[in-house]
Amino acid sequence: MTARISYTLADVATRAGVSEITVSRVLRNKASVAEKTRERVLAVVREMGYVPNRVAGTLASSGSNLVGVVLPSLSNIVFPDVLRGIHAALAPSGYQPVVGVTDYDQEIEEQLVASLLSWQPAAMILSGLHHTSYTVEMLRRAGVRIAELMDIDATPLDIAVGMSHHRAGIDTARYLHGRGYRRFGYVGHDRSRDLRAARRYEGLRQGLAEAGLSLEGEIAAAAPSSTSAGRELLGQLLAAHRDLDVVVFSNDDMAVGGAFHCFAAGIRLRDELALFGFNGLDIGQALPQPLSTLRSHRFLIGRTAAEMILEPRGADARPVIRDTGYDIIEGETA
Amino acid sequence: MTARISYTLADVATRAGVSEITVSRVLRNKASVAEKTRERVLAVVREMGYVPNRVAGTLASSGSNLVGVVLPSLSNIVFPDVLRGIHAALAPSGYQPVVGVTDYDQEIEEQLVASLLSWQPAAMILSGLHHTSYTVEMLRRAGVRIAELMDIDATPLDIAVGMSHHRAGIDTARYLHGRGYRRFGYVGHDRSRDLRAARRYEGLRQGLAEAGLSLEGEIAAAAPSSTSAGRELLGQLLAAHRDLDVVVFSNDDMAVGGAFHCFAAGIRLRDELALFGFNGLDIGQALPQPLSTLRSHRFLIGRTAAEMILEPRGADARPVIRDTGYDIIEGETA
DNA sequence: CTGTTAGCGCCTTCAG
DNA sequence: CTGAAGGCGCTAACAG
Repeated sequence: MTARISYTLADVATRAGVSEITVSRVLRNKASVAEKTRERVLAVVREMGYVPNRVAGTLASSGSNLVGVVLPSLSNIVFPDVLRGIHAALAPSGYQPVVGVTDYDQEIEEQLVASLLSWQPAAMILSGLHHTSYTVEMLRRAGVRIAELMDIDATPLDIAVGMSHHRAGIDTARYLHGRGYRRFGYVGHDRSRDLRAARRYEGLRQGLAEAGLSLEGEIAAAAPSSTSAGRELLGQLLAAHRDLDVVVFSNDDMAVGGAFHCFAAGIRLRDELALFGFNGLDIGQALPQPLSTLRSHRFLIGRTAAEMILEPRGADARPVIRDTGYDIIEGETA
Repeated sequence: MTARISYTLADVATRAGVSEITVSRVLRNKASVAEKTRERVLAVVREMGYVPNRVAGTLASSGSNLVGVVLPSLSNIVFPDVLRGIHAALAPSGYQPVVGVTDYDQEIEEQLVASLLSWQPAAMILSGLHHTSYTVEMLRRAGVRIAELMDIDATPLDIAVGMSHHRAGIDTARYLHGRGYRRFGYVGHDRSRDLRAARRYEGLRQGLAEAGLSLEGEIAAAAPSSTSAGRELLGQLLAAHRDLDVVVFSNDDMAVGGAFHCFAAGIRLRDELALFGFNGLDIGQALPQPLSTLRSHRFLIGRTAAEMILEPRGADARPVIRDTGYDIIEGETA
């Protein structure tokens, strides 16, 4: 490996017998350049393997093609799905995501936002609508488009793309009540960090209350959601509450674990115990009995957000909310 | 939202009554600055909400804190796991991953590498050991550390971190042969794109051949791996080959789908049909009967690679191979 | 301990 | 259609 030898515009210009700015124009398809000149320059560029230095370009033109992306986690497939959507929409326009992961910690988010903003990104994409006040301050100052994903239950700084988790909780209660279930249990994960799971939980309780019902048993791990946690917790919950007829899980990972518990314990899904999840993951739908759940549109959320931030902001500074909704998947477990 | 008002070092310097370079030194904990000066400067920085412009910093110092990361896919949990490992090792040192996704296409990889290199990254992380010649050319020229992940079956440009997929295939054959299985089936996914799956497949066949055996039945989808594909394909395979006693899957996603097929068809795992996967995903281990499989160390691969690229390259330009190995998980399905 | 000088590589502006 | 001059915001190198 040789030492870093990178050519500059000047090198290319010299070899092509033109000025730097002409090379620059050719590479950016700017202004008018004679066809002959353009061809000569391009030939030299290819021959030298010249790669423009975007750092310099960004400094000179004060505009980068980077988009800061701050996600809470990469541990289950949900946020990678969102990131795929973001990438799908950004790639064709030549934008690059710069990713940070907060582990659901707002202090880490604050540092990441500072760090990402220091790269003068063209836009920022975050998760959720709650941030430290300094984070909000920095984002406001940055003067770029900002998308806040997943959640639309509060007012965004600029753009919110996602669904109402509160309503999802209510609709879950209504749906299951409508199917005749009356004795509800709940299996959850760490709600203090996953605020959207908390909101669904509240919605669920509200929906049950409207029907004159309440949770007869509930259990939650302090840990993040996982299939194994769902499996164990359902076992514990059923040990304490034998008469439940349906259990709602904080998400599909947990619910699939619950289904595994039932397989192992010989509990017939739906006939003996109904299960309901959240997210609509492939794994739940591939179960012998497809999981009854609520499908969030994660890829769509990412793609829509990325499309929206690339559009210039209008003069009127009104926040925009884009509801990507959700679908109830009937499945065969509830 | 106000227009982009970003303060510069000069603004801070003026307000603090010092020169730019002093502010710069304070912010970078460089050289010696009087404690009093330092405090005053920091107070002003916080008060103004000043965020340094790293684009300018990078241009001036010709060294960024960005690390280019090129991954083939984000569709299953494998590469997000790798990315988590990368992030875990980079974050404490203040490095930021810039992510690109190739969808297993070397042409796209080439474009991404060019685009990422234009940001003068401190290092590059790619997947696999096969790239277009122009990609290799650009990487060589860049003069930064380069890690190639997942695979160690060929010589890397600089650093390879991963495992031998060929040996994994052989060991799978030996292990299952040792357990007494003789009638092998295989369920795979698109091998033309996923070269590592192809290498495991070849290893499996070689291992079987050494034992005087061969695959009695096999089936592969042209699609990427998924639980649903595994479920369907196993059904098809068994319809054509009723006498198999073990089926090896291209990975755990597929194998879990296979397990689901068995649940639904009333086939007793291991007693009637053994299943074997690859990756050691949580989902497989949470099955009522934990999946027998081979654990790859994805998080470790990412973390190790990120640690290694942060170390300066020695004078001797010898490629380094770090074998993160794999473990056989006995499980209860084979 | 602090400041001055000169760029980093490119793009904007203004002339030809 | 092409070029020259100047500066983006920061930091290395060298004074004091």
